[in-house]
Amino acid sequence: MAQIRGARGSRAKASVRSATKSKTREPRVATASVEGSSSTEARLLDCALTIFAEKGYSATSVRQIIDAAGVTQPTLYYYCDDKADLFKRLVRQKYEESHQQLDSVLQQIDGCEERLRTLVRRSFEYCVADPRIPRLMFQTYFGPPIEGIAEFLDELTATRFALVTRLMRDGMKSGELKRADPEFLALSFCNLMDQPINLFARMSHPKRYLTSKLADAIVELFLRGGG
Amino acid sequence: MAQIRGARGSRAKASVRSATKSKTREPRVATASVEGSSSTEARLLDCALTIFAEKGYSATSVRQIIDAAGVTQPTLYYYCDDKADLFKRLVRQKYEESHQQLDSVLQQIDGCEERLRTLVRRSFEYCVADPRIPRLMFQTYFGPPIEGIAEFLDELTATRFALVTRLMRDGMKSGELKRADPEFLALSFCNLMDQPINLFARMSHPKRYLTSKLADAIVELFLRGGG
DNA sequence: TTACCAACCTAACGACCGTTAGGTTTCACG
DNA sequence: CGTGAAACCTAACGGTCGTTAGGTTGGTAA
Repeated sequence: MAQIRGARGSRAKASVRSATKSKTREPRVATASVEGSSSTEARLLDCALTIFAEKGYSATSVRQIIDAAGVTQPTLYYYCDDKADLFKRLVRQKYEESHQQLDSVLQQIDGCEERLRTLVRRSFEYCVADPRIPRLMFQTYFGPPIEGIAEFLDELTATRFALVTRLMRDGMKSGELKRADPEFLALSFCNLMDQPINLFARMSHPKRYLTSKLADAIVELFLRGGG
Repeated sequence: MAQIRGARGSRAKASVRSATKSKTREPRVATASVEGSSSTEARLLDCALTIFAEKGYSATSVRQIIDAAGVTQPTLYYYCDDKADLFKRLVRQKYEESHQQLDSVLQQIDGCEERLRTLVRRSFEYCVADPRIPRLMFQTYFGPPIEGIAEFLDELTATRFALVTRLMRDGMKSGELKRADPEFLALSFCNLMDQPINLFARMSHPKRYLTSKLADAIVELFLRGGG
């Protein structure tokens, strides 16, 4: 099992497999969309995302994925080590994409309230843009533990929790927030933000639910309370 | 399929099966604990709860349950229609137990803030008393949808959401809460209350996490905000 | 004594699962 | 042209799953 490495660690079928690195296979042409015309690997990842999000990781069989992608099972195993690796690749990519952007945007903003507002609004936008991602992530994170997956998700979500905790600490330092346990505040805020997303993702994603109005209402409730 | 009925709807193996009612099998003696000495049915239910809570509904096989209970597979199918029926029986019983008590206690209390405080405190107490129950319920509710189970849980949790919504409406009527969408407030409050429970249930349930101090902090944050 | 039924059992059934051994095709490169 | 590797394929492997057909037992009622 080696170390926790940032690298993908797939491929290299017939070779030694003891090497932890193993270079990443990149598509020969830079394809944009994920239609039937795109690369096999991209199609596999996208179909996997769709079906994983719909039925959950465990209830999705690799056969369903390869059927949707129009390939056979060994093809899937050519591109990833196993089902878990497929999932991790998928989620890590999507997560880091949004997380890094969110992080850099927040650093350019002053004031706790405005930061929180931006955090919620941006998160909502990401989720509306592709509801499969939050649906898969929340379902898997809050669902029954899956060996090799649960720890991976814990690690991912910890980085976001750390970000929010930092926001809370800063808010307390600047006097915008009352003195309190920053982790309690961060957890509470994440709950207020995440569960509407979760609700949205597991319904038939009505277009007008995750609005910026709702985002602001959440921040308002968090800061000023409902009483 | 038939209608949505309150009754259990198990048993009646070789008989017609079209009858929706079917009387409930009660143990011949009233056994208290769930040791090896109690009735087979109670032992099955308790073992099912333990393993379902630990690994989730789908990842739990009936073989694991009957092994833990010390019986064979046909015995399990003698007491319930199938795996889903076993789960529903389990959850319905535990849920209604706590929900009814909670409901009646809340009706004897005046004042929104005191009611909310009691709601959270009591919920915490239930969860500390047997963490398997919230763990199983949240895991299954927030996890990937399971045919025949998801709708069942939606129905159950809707009753509690209605209760909380009523509290919010009353609070707004009495002026203790600002005018706002009562469902938004109810959802937000449930999030603030449930996720710490969820966190507690999926960790190794540290004795001193779901304290009445945390309960009060949640109500305080909900009413007065963190800003 | 006999008949019956609740309460269990042994032993399988068929379906599906993740994974892989061992090909074949295509094509860039020498 | 020949070689080799990338990108796929057919066809299975062994295992686990939920469920059940068809017993056996032991006590109770007629």
